[in-house]
Amino acid sequence: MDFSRRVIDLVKSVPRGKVATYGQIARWAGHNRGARLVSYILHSISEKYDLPWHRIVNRRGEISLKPGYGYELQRQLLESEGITFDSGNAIDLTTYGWNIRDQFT
DNA sequence: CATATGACGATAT
DNA sequence: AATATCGCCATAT
Repeated sequence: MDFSRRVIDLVKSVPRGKVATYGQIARWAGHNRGARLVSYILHSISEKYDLPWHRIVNRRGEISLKPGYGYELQRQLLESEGITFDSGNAIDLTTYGWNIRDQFT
């Protein structure tokens, strides 16, 4: 569907060293509350489309995956891009959060 | 076709 | 503030 394609497109457009949230992606893709769809799409197709799925975190800037089920991998990938985690294992979205407008400015 | 599910998020309690 | 519940809607079964 279009939504899926848009999500894929948006995820691919997240610049290295930045992160986006499920909710943001969903909104940008046309669904105000389709965050769950984004998550579903990512875990189901990220491998096929070679998406930078690790740049997608929840609204607090935390990794939603459970330790042992991808958490460590995602964290490692993010850190390898220069993203740092605070004491609460969260990313400072004020610093690393990606604004869609960045692609227009 | 009906029901379940989900890397979430916003509201209600 | 912390927890529980509902909404959202494309896929899976």
